[in-house]
Amino acid sequence: MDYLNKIFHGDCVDILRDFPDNSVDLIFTSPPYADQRSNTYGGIKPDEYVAWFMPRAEQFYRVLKPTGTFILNIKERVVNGERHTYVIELILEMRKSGWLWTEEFMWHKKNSYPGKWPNRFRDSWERLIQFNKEKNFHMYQDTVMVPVGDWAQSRLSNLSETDQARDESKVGSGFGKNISNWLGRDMVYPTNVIHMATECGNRGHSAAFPEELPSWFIKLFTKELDVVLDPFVGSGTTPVAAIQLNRKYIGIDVLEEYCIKSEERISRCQIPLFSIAEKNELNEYRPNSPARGEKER
Amino acid sequence: MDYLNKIFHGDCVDILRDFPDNSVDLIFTSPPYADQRSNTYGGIKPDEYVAWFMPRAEQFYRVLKPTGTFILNIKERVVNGERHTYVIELILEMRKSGWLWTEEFMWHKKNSYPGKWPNRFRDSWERLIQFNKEKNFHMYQDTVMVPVGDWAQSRLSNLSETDQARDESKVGSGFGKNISNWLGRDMVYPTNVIHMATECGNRGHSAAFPEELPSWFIKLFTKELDVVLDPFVGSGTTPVAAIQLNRKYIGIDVLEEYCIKSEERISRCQIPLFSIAEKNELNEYRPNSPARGEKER
DNA sequence: GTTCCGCATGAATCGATAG
DNA sequence: ACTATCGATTCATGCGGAA
Repeated sequence: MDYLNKIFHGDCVDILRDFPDNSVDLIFTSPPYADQRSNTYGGIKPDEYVAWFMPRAEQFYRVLKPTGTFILNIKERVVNGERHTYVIELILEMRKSGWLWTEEFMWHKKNSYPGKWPNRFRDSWERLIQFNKEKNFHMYQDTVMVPVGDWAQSRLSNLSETDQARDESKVGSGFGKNISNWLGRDMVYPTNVIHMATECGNRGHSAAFPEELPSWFIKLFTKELDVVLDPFVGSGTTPVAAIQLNRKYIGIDVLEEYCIKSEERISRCQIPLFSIAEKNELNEYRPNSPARGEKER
Repeated sequence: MDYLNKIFHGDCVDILRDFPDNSVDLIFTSPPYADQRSNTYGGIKPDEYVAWFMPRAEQFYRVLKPTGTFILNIKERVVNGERHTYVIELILEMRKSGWLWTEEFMWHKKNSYPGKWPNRFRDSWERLIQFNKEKNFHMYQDTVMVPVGDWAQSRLSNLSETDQARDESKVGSGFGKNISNWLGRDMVYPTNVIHMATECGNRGHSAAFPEELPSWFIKLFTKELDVVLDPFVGSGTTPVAAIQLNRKYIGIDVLEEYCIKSEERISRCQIPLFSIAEKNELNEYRPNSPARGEKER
């Protein structure tokens, strides 16, 4: 398996042909939006977007395990005063080719950039579309539980400012562990709305998402040592999140400059990897079988 | 214009045929979602939903002014483990018949229905799809500005329910007094994400959406004395919101029981209408032009 | 006259059971 | 095999009664 934990330079439709069938547990990616980053990626025209995407989706389908999940982060751009339809056309087209459209998560970008137009407000959300090959995909819901929303309201009516801060951050923070230790409150399952701020410090990539975003889905749909693929890896956020969570990664990008940038970022986070490995050894002493969770069939 | 400020009993596709062209400024509605069971509204099957909706959309198009807006509140149901595609198919079909798909707002329902399933989380958002006939529709952005900061924003949204002057007890002693403090502060434009809780305290009435939801869009897309149409009026939330904001309303529902319920609710809020009229007279003494800023309150 | 707590109530979804 | 019905699951919200 020497294709694991590497960044590949090239078009994912070509690179993936050398990969085996049913070998990836999660595909998480944010492809170049239509015409949005034309200076870097060569700009796919909105009307040609579906035709451009589908051959790649076919490879995604092939390499994904039957129990795996494909999360597509995308948003239609405004063309000529209208929202373009390439995203919803893509959903229909992927269903025709066998994908199941299981769910559509909504990412509420809390700090979207300010701006004013005469006929629309700031765009403050993006789609995270969940596709699957089969209905019985793996889902580890307990890994993303959040504190119950009630505690601030029922407990501290005086600290209104801080309870608002808690409310905003409760779903957004990537590691429920920290919050759970924070007060040891009861935990509840999240919803399909994800509140996260966009990445402020742009890492030299034109469409970076916060690390918490892939982290959330990696925890939800994979277990340790599973394989996470990002076929449009960009600045390497998905591999970094995978490493932090002790998953294996595959990154692909058509721009060599991004491949280099990703590898640099990945090399800088190898140290946390060791500590996670040590924790793994400890985990082997735990009575619970780690592969089981207590949910998904 | 004796068709104004009335509730009509019947199928909107029939009722609207008697209405003149280009006579409505805003259509705000939440149609019966596709339902597999056929008990209440006759249960439109998901596969037949687009075909059922389009003749009605054709009438909507005819009666809407060229500068008007159509806001459609809808959400696809889960069918056989997948999100059904009737909503996105409807968007494509409406564009084919001339509608512009200008924008898609997100309604984040803070109190979504509870439940736990092995393969999905609670559904916590709905679509508010904006359609227009022409690009130069009316939009009064200044009427929905919000104070800077999430804290003030959430507080103010809670307050606006009670500023309809029905229930003074909730906020009367607390933040309500301080609301005037915020009116002089910095205001910013909102985004296309709307955070609101659903109505859950109403016994007997199954108000699908809170009054504040139509209020927000009525303020955004109409001015005083404009005409607001809800062709699936249900319990009458949209007309009530229109009355509170001094707009004219038209309500239609196929179920007589809902028509009666709407008229009862409307008659109960006629008294606040007088007080609004009085406030309007007072407003004329204010230095600000009353037609512009945020006077309805 | 406030504050606080109990409780009913949602545009839900899945899986099993029954016809 | 396919459709219809039912029970179990689960949590933010707002009202009403009590302290």
